This record gives sequence, C-alpha cells and structure tokens, in this order.
Amino acid sequence: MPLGAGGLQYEGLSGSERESVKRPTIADIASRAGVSKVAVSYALNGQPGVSEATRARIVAIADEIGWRPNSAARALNGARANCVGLALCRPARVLGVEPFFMELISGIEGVLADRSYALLLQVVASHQQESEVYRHWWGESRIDGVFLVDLHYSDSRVAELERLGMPVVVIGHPSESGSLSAIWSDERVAVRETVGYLVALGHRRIARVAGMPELVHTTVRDQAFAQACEGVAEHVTMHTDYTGEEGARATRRLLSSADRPTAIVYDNDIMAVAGLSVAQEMRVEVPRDLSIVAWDDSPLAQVVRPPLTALTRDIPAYGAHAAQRLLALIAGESVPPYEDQAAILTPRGSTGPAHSAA
Amino acid sequence: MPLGAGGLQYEGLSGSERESVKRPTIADIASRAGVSKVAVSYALNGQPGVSEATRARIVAIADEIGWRPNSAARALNGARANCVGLALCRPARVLGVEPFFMELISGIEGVLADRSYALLLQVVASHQQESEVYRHWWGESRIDGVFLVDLHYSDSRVAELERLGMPVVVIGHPSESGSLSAIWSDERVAVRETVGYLVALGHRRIARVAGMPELVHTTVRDQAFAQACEGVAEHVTMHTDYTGEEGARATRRLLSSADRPTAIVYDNDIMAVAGLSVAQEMRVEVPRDLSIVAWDDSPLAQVVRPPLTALTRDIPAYGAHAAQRLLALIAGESVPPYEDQAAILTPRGSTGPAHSAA
DNA sequence: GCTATGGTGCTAAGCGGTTCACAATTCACC
DNA sequence: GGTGAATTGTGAACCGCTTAGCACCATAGC
Repeated sequence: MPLGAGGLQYEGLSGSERESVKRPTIADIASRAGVSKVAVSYALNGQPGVSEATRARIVAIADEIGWRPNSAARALNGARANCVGLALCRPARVLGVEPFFMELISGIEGVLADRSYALLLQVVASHQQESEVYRHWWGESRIDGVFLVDLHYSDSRVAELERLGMPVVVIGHPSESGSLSAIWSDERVAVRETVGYLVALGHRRIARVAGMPELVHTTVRDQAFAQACEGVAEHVTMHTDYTGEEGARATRRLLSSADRPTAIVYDNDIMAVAGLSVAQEMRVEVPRDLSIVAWDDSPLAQVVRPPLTALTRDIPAYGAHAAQRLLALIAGESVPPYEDQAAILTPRGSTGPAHSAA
Repeated sequence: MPLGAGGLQYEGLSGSERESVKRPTIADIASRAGVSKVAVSYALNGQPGVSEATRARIVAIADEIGWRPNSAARALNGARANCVGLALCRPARVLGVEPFFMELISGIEGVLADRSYALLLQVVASHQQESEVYRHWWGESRIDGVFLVDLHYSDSRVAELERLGMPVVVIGHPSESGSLSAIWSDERVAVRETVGYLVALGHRRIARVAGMPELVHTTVRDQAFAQACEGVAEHVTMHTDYTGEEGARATRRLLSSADRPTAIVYDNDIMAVAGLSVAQEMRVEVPRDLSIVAWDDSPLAQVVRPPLTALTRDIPAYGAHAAQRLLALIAGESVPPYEDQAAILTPRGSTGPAHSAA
C-alpha cells in the first residue's frame, strides 16, 4: 500500500469517530503535516531544527485540532511534573473558618497559573500523614516541590523533606527550617507595634490569646510579646487551638480574673470575634473597658461592631512570593531566606484609651 | 563481563550516589530479585502470573528500597491520572471567609485519599478561565474528572464539559446540569422549614438577604422562599455578592424601611454576622425586635452574641458523596443524580417570637 | 572539482510502567 | 507415554513525547 493512502486513511479515522475519545498526539499532527514526530516536537517547543515555514504549518495544525501536550509523557522524560504540592494539617472546621489558607492559596496560584503550574492539595490529619503524602507525591514524581506551613519546633517534616532532597519553601520562621529555604514575615515588628500602640493608649495590663504553642510562630510572638511588654505593662498569654470556642473560654477566664486586662490581642480573627462576644455578654464594653486587637485582618474583622483593630497583611502577596521562590528553587536557582513585609496595625473601633478600670 | 558482576556493580551504584537523585524503578527491583520487569509489575499489582514466593520477595525488595510507582509512567498507559480537578471562581477575599469550600474540600479529600487520588485545585477569576483550566487539564491528561460548583443558568461550562466528554460531578441543582451527573441538597425543604419556623414564631414580614442571583441555588431558594411565604407572610429578597459589606448594606436598607421585617434570613454566615452587627448598631435588638437566620452553620455562627440560628449541613459529608460519585463515574459506572440530606434548622439565640413591632 | 559549513529533518532509543502473546515447567489424567 | 491444562515466567511492543546522533541537501570557499 502506498504511503499516501495509509496517511489518508489514518486521517479519516482520527477525524471524527476517535476525536471525542482519543486526544490528538504529535503523531496525528505529524501525519497531517507530512513530517516526523520529531519535527513536530521541535516546532511546538520553539526549538531549532525546523524551518519557520514548517513550524508555522505545524503550529497551525496543532491549534486546529486542539492539541495539548500530554503531561504524563512529558514528565516521563525526566522533565518536571509542572505541579507543586501543599498539605494542610488542620481539622476541617478550623481550616474552613481560617481565611488565611484560602487567601494564601489564591496568592500562590496567581503565580503558578502564569507558568502553567498546577497545585496539588491535600488536607491531612497529622504531621506523620503529611510527611507520607509528601513522600508519596515525590516518589510518584507527581510534584516538583512543596510548600511547608505551620512549622513546629524540631519539626520531623523538615528532616524528612531534607532527606528526600525535594525543593521546598517553608512558609515560616527560618530558625527552624533547617537547610530548607524559608519565607517569613517578622512577627516581632508587628508585636512591638501593637504593644507600643496599646501602651501609648494607656494600657498597662495586656493579655494575649495565642494559638497553639507548638507552632513556631506562636512562640516567636509569645517571646516578642513578653519582651515588648517588659517594663511597660503586665502581660499574660493563654494558648488555644485557634477555635472560637477556646478563644471565648480564654476570654472568659481573663475577664473574670481580679486583675483583668484592659486589652487583649488575639492570634486570629475568629477568636477575636468570639472574645468580643464574650466581653459584650459580660457587660465589659469595648473599647471603653476593653480593647481588642485581632491578628490577621479578614472581612470578618470589619463586619462586627465595633470593627476590630487588626494586624493587616497582604496574605495573597505572601503566597505569591512563596510560589515565586519555589519555582526558582525548582529551576535550580539558589534561594536565600526571604523576609516578607511585616503586618501593619490597622486601628479600628475595638481599641481605645485605657479606662482606669484597675 | 559475567552477569553477576554487572549486577553487583549496578547495585553498588544505585546504593548511595544515585539514590538521592534517581528514584528506584521496577527495573531496579527486577535486577535485584533476578526476575524480569514484567514479573515485578505483576507482583506489585497483585495480578496473577507470579508465584506467592516470588511475589513476597519482590514486594519485600520494593519496600526496602522505597519504591513508588511513577504516576506519569502509569498515566501514559492509557491508565487513569489518579487525580481530579476543582476550579473555584470567586475572589480570594470571599473564598477565604466562606467556610463552605474548605469544608467541602476536606470532605472530598477524605474519599480521594483513601483511593490515593489527588486533588488539583485552581482559583480562577472568570468562568471562561475556568473552562480553559478544565480544557487544559483534560487535554494534558492531568485529571480524570472534575467537580463543577456554583452553577449558573445556561452555564457555558456545562456545555463545554459535555463537549469534552470528561467525567464530571456537578455540585448543584440537576435542573441545569444538562447531561452531567449532579449531586445536590434540596434547598426547598430547608427554606420551607425556616419559613415555617419563623411563621410559627409569629413573624409576618420576612426578608431574605440572598447571594448572587445568577447562581442557580440562589434562584431556587428565592422561589422556594416566595412560595413558602405565599399567603402567610410578606416577603422581600435582596441580592448581594455574599460579602459582609453588602450584607450589612442590605440589612441597613431593610431595617430603615417603614415596614421593616421582623426576621431576616441570610444566605451565608458572614452576611448574617454583618447583619447582626448592623442591627445592634441601629438599636434593633436581636432576637426581640429582629430574628436572624444564617444559611450554613460554621463556627462563626456560634461565637457571636446571640449565637445564630442556622441551617446546618454536613458539608464535608456532602463533599465526600460528591467525590464518591465522581470516582464511580471515572470507573465507568453510571451515576444517577443524587440528592443529599437537606439542611436542618438549628435554633439558637438569634431567633425568637415576633414582637408586635409593626 | 572537492571539501567545509549550516540548515533541515529523519531514525532510533529511551523515560517507567503495562499488556499481550507465547515459552517453559510442572502436574494430572487417560 | 502422550496429551492437555494450569502455573510461572519471559520478550516485545506500546503509551506520547524528548533527545541524541546522523543523513541529506543546499550554499560557500578553496
């Protein structure tokens, strides 16, 4: 059978019956254009080896039949998977109500989408599971790198990821990130600004309702808080699991103590809102009798009355920076630790001058 | 060179120098076990064709050297990508503050993880982009199927996905899902229960602060609401973009009208919280002068004072069901539309008997 | 005329795993 | 002792794409 006839028959087959089931490949393009697969590969990847005329013809055909590179086939050639991973280890209820992660993800994806990278997401129940997920993803060549969040002290995940030799960007304080490259924002500055502001308003007894003590950034804030208050105000810190319930309980404890604080700083906004409700319930007027500051400024902080003074951060930008650095790392560039902008205090109605309550 | 020497040398090489760079393959296992690649493949996939003794030996070696199947190589064999996609088309700020999606994702992943499926996530800015993302993922064989959320009327995405012939589970009302299989919960029941409850409490003027009117489920609720109120209460619906700000504005408008409602039903909890704040600001006491009901019961509803009466749904379970159906669809099973549990009214402090305010 | 040069396009091999068809061995049965 | 079947294993081909490495044809230079 002459070559021409074979070619025609093949084209006829791929034309309609197969189209919906089978996706076009470079072989289809090659047979249509009357060239080899290799020429098509070069043409579509902008590599030298084909004339401009041929390249144009090939590209036109590829467009016409709606060809897209098969990611698996590409990945198989030692190429990248064009995919990065993120595993989140928090219960669903907490994750849902914490705007932080969704905003972070949005920011990350803005950057990834530009370079047609995809994001693989998994919600896990424990750090051990998280390590496993990373190991699996990496072992299966599904991803080129990962983000690591919610850093702990002597975090087993750091060692594990170092062992795997996979590109990682730690979103958290570099003191605990080992050899992994980190991106963080200086919590100390934000804490100092907040405490300074409250002290300037006359507060001398300040409480902090913090997140989980095993998280590095909680401890960093703890220390910065203690240090900033040193000599200028009495201070106390209570740890919680970030849920509204625990935030409310801590607030109740604080407000019913004999020497109750005149200001409370919360580690997230759901706890701040819960605290505000408890205060109102206990007839402690905000901001007259109690000032409230929320860490992380989500829309939530602005819809309650009074609106919450909050530590504002551009979280999507934070995520975007992290993504840029992870992609750089994957590209083989060396990436020094990067300090993002610190949170900025946005005063609103929930803070005011300290009353002579004590 | 004798075979044995070659084998030894190879093992030596793969032992340390290469290990961190190059992941083990079935060829490595095969050479170690002294069998062919095929035997290894059968052994590791639990397929017949190898003796139990050999299988055990192969599995042991695989475990020992930490082998994992290369997902790209598997996907290349016409096999599945073991990955499904989800694109969300909402601004970052809204997504962050809406617990719905994170809870949905958690639920989805519980099921996916069990079958070692991964979830590809992308946040997009428009429906057109969303279709493009699906087309790309599908064209690149990155995914085996997708979830479609936030259904519109005459939604272009439905047609697009039908055209692609890709497995899809629509999370939303089947009336607009075309030939795609849908999973939804009956909003009508929930609306009727809510209105019935409010009417029983004596409310005769009920308002609804709804989400975006282009969303199918908004309209379904709109109609059900109008119908339920028919003959028993005056009713009005205001549409918003789901943000707290618009929720607040709508509430302000409602409460300042001459014949203001004695009860307001909100389409999500952030708007309900915003509405509550506006009411308190306007000295409209909740629940004495105004009853408030929130759709979707997140922790947020319980931390404000009074805690919000809410329409409770097990969203993770909803996501889990959706995931099960998508996997079934991918496996080639036919999947009829599925009606999930309707939301249940959870009465809390924000609702009470209607006062003779009018 | 013959060799350098370069552009263009090909063939072949291989990424890691699966699948098919067939070969070798054992065992049972008539 | 020969036939048939089951068990266990193999080589080869293939999935879609990339990457050498080489072949071909022009033009240019001697």
